Order: sequence, then C-alpha cells, then structure tokens
Amino acid sequence: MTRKTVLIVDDEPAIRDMLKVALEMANFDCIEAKNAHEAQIAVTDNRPDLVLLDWMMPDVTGIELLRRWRRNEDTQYLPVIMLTAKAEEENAIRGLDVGADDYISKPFSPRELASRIKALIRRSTPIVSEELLIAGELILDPVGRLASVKGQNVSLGPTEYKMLEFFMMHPNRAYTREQLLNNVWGANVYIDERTIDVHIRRLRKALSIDGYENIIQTVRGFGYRFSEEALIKSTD
Amino acid sequence: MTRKTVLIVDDEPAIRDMLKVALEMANFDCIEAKNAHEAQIAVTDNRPDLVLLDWMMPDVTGIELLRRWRRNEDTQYLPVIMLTAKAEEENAIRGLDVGADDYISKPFSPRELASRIKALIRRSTPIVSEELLIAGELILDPVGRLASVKGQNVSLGPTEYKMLEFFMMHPNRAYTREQLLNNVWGANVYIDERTIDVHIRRLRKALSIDGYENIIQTVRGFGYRFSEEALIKSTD
DNA sequence: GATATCTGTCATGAATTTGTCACTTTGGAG
DNA sequence: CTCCAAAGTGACAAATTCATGACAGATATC
Repeated sequence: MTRKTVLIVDDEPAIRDMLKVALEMANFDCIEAKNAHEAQIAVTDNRPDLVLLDWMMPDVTGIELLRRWRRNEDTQYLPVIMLTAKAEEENAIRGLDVGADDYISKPFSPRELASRIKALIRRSTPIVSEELLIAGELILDPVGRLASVKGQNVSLGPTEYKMLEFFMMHPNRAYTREQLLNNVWGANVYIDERTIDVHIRRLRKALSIDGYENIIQTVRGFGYRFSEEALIKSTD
Repeated sequence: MTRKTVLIVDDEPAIRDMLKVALEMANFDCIEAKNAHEAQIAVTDNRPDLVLLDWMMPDVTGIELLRRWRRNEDTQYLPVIMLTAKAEEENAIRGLDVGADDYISKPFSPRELASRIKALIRRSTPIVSEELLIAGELILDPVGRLASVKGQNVSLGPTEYKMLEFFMMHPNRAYTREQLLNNVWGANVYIDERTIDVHIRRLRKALSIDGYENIIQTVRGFGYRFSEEALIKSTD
C-alpha cells in the first residue's frame, strides 16, 4: 500500500513536532511548512495527499491560502483539515465556508486526529483515482493497474507506471526533473536526476506504438511534458 | 464471452445513430432511449452493462437520472459514462461529483469511445448469473461451494476457495497483498504477505487446466489481478 | 485417535526492475 | 559552422520481487 503524505502547515515548531510524531506513528509521511510560502512550495512540489492547515499564521492566514488552492485546478480537491485554536473559532470559520474538508480544534488527541485523517483520505482518494485516464487511444486504468495503447496492453515497471499515471493526471504541463522526482518517487529521495532520463526513455519505449512515444516531449533545459497535442499532430 | 449491452441515452437521433454504429462495430449490443423516462424503463427491463448518458436532456437532466440510480440498490454500481457537449462542461460536471464513472466530451472519435467503454466494462462487473460466478469456462458456485473449469471440478482448500470467490467478484482489478489479506482473511490478521504468494500458487495450480492458471496475473511491485482478459487472449 | 488435508513459513533460485555510467547524438548560441 | 551543454541510448550489476518445493504444526475427517 502506498504511504500517504501529509503536509503540516503551522508556524509553531512545537505543534508541528507534536503532529509529526502522531502522524508518523499512524504511518504517514510528513512534510512541514512554517508559513504560507513554504506551504505553497510544498504543495506544488510534493503533492501531499492531505494538508493540515493552521488557520492563524503570521503572514497570510490559512484561509487565504486555502482559497487560493481552491481556485487552482490542480489543488481544487486537495483534502484540507483546518486547525483552529479553540472550538469557538471553529464555528466562526465554518461560517465563512472557505472549503476546508474538516476542522479540528486544539488541543487535539493524536488518536482522533489520525482517525479523522484516515477517514478523509479514504473518502477523497478513490474518487479521483477510479476514473480512467485517457489520452487519445492511450488508456490507463488505475483500478486494474493497466495501461494500453490502441487496445494493446503495454507492460510497465512500477516506476514507469507511476510516472505515466502522474503525467496523465497532469497533462500538457512541463515538469522539472526535481518535480518529477518528488511526485513519482516521493519526498526525500536522493537520486540522480539523470536517472529520470532513463525512465523517460523506458516509458517512451513501452509506449512506442504508432507514434505514442511522442506523447512525452522533452522541454530542453527544463524537463518533460506529457502533451496530448502531440497526438493530434501525428494522428490527424 | 457474453456480448455486452450498452444503453444510449440522448435526445438527438443523430448522436444516437453515430454511437450505435460505433458500438456495434465494436461488438456491443445497443439499446436506445431518447429521454429520461425511456432510459429508466430500459435500465430496469434490459439491465444494460453500461449506460452512455447525455447530460443535457429536455426533461430531466442526466445528472438527476444518475443520482436516482445511485440511490437505488439495484443500479448503484451500474457503469455510467457521461456525455458532455464541451470539454469545459466536463470539468464543471466533475466538480459536481455525481458519481459517473467516466466522462466523454463531444465530439468523440468512435475508436476512442469504444476503447474507453471496453476498459470500463472490463473492470466493472463480475458476471453473476443467479448464484454463479462465471469467467469463461471457469465457474464458481457459491451455493454448492464448488469451482469448475471446463466442467471439470477443481478441488480447493477453504482459503483458496475464498480467494477465488473474492477475485471473481472483483475481476480485472489489481489488489495489493494487504488488500487481499483484508478481504480474504479478514481484518487484523498478522500474516506474512509472502504467504499470499503461496496461496496464489496453490490456486493457480488448481486452476491449471487449459491455461486457466493465467487468469490470475501478478502485478509486479503491487499485487495480483484476476483478469478475464487473459482468457480472451488465449481463447480468441 | 489415526489419517488426511490444509496453512503458514521458510529457503532457494529465477526473473524483473532500478539506478548509474560511459558513450553518442542533438539543439542551438555564438 | 563550431562547439558545448543537454538529452538519448545501451549495457550492467545490485537490489528487489516472485515462483516454487519442502516442511512442520494445526485442523478436520472418519
């Protein structure tokens, strides 16, 4: 089972540590951010499965951050749990309806936290990943864990599969090698960036039916992009 | 292999015809409905394996119809693909999260449509006839607690039997060893995951008549999958 | 209670996957 | 056109992951 990554956004180190300990005991990977800026970077680079967001922060309030995420297509459905100082605050924030998926007031018990997180992740992940990912006649079925081109199954190693899945969930966007590392391999891996070239090579090779290898384009000096447009050109 | 029936729900005859031609070429049986009323009748009477549902219809919107189906136990898991007029609409509808299994925007290419449908059908429904689970000539009778391949009974231990039953109820889906443990052994068992490999081995051995052992595929780095497709390949 | 069957674990060997490296090719700035 | 950095490619060894047969304890059957 894939381990889920949780991003903790809070300016108090004590709180962060507390949460981190609780979450790691519950078998989650943790990333931390102490302000809105770091949080934004962590979200785009590491794509956590869930965010614990303190609502009171020195620079931007958590609410503003959350609003921004909700407007962005990529982070629109990112599960977010708001951390509030007191229960009264919770009600006030609920009233604002900023789009958080759940609220927890400090002080919180680690057990409750873990179970709410689990419930939220369980609820949110399958909805996204049960759908077929499609680009022309390239189809990836996340449920069956199968990819096919023109009805013909392609055999992919676990890494190639994950990479293709990531690309197909975010088509037409260029990613740097570092971003790919974060998203496909996960946070905190130290792997040579050239290695990605090799995996790209392997993925292209596997997809090379009727020109489908061109669907992964190289963006010179930057990284790679999964481009549906590439299909239209060669097919049409 | 049983032929699958697809219900086309759209008020425009031109679209219906187009879809019908494409689907019949792809070897599906088609039923048509031009409004929500007809669609409801067709679903209850003919029990299609999949529904293509136009989201914009004169009387009730497709969404309302879908919501109704999802609330009904009988049609709860009926695979539904939503047809939308434009790509932009698609995103809007996704946001509503009405429970469609997939979305396709017009105009769609017949080939793409067919492959999406196949992929969706493939992974969705186990073939259940009364009390029998069927996959080609592999038949499992839960009532008699018997399994047979090509009419020949196969002898399975209790665990192998339960595993096969689970697989046949969820064909074409990849499961991790952990998921298999939870579903076949039950929650909170602490059994080495490698043990599953051994049971898979035993199950395969028992099914090894005329290539039927290949119906259980290993998904490297992930787990296993009971794949009806494996049959089609060797049989067809 | 004896016998047969089933289960979980382990050791071993085979197969696949993965990260790196060395070398070639390519794109484009100057 | 020349040259350099970036990307493509094939090969390889280490690491991971599976398949398989054997075995002893548990369970069921008669």
